Amino acid sequence: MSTIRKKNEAKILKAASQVFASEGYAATKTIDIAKLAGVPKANVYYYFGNKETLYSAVLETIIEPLLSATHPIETIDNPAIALTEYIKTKLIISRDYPYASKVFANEIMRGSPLLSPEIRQRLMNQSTFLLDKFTQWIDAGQMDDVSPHHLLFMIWSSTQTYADFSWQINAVMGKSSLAASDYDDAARLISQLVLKGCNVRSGDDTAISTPG
Amino acid sequence: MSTIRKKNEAKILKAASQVFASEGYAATKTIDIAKLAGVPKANVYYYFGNKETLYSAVLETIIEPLLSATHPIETIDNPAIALTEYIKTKLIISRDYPYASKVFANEIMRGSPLLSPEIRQRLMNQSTFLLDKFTQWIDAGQMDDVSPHHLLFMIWSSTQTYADFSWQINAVMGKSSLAASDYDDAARLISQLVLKGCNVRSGDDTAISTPG
DNA sequence: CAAAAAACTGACTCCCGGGTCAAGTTTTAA
DNA sequence: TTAAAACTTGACCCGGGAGTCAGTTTTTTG
Repeated sequence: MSTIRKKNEAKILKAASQVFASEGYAATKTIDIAKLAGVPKANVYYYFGNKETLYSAVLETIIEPLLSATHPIETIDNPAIALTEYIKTKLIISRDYPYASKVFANEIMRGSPLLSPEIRQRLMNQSTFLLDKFTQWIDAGQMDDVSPHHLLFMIWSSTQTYADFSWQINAVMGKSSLAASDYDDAARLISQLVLKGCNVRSGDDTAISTPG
Repeated sequence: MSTIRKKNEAKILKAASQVFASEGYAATKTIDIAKLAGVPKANVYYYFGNKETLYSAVLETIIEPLLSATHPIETIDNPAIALTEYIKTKLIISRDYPYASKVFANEIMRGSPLLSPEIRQRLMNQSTFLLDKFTQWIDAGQMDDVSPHHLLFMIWSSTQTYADFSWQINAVMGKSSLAASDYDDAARLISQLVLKGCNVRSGDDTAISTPG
């Protein structure tokens, strides 16, 4: 692939992620992507063929970070640390890929009509893996007997929300954008809720019973 | 307002909420709303004037439930009960108004370009009220010193997700739709995380310190 | 019962946006 | 050096969907 192509594809892809994120797939006009990228509309078609292919390309960019987010859960034995790191990682994705994150969320909301079956399958495998892990921890007495499914949904939603609802979050926070420390605060709060809420034991601690 | 008008508006509004929820505003064709409602397209325009007005009407339907969701927080002194009831109420909205909830979420994600300033303001006031209440509880030593903002985002996102990401949730749960008991499970999990996670004292309990 | 008001509807217009194309220019390879 | 391959671009086409309208039927009202 020529460097010219590489450079232009990157430029268009970046613009596309922003426009798709702010307008949604259907409301996005390819001319607007072209303008933002600083190229004529015909170039967008020269490089990506059509709107749907370009959209899929934007979706692809978030898949790899998303799939590797489970790394802490796969490699760290201590459930408290594993969960904390997983939550951190998910928040970093929301922070560092705000546009693609939002595009991806929108795609999932619509029932992922344009997501390839392979990626769909890999994401399903990932969620199965997470549920299994949670179940193991529960069975091993390393955390309370909570619903693994709902715990997973809580972690996903409360981390994803910082990308999806950034407008609302900025408004409520009274800022035009969040600082790194805000993401730290979020990570701390969510981890605390999960760890204390499920009474997750750090490593080889004995069980801690909460009064009440 | 004639009963004919009332009946037809309701029919069209219901169909509209479903189509807007599944397709998004831009991708929605008024002809599809008309077909689903069982009326000719011209009737949709006869009753609602244009697509945007119809969309706003759908949005309006969720505002009243949304604004009254804070009722438990306003009327119940005990923070543990108030929070539990608030979470329950938010989940019931996701369950009972799945389409309008989704439409509303989408609107917020886009920066609420079509939401009236009055409603915007009322929602902002509501979030200020919630933040103040959380702060009061913290200051009164009724819960740990957590970030009220992030706690609020966690409650909003983890309850809203059951409407917004119903496709994904159904897929991960391995069901075609959730049962009432699933919403109960969700409510239990989320409440537990919030109450234990923030060490919320029920009523006149003395403070409970968590070991570690 | 008359006539006015409300409701209904098929057929139409018009514009916008996705996608194409042909005629260029620039870059690469031999 | 040259010709083929890659890239660029303005102008165009075409379908689809928002919105209109005029003529009709149904309902209401006095």
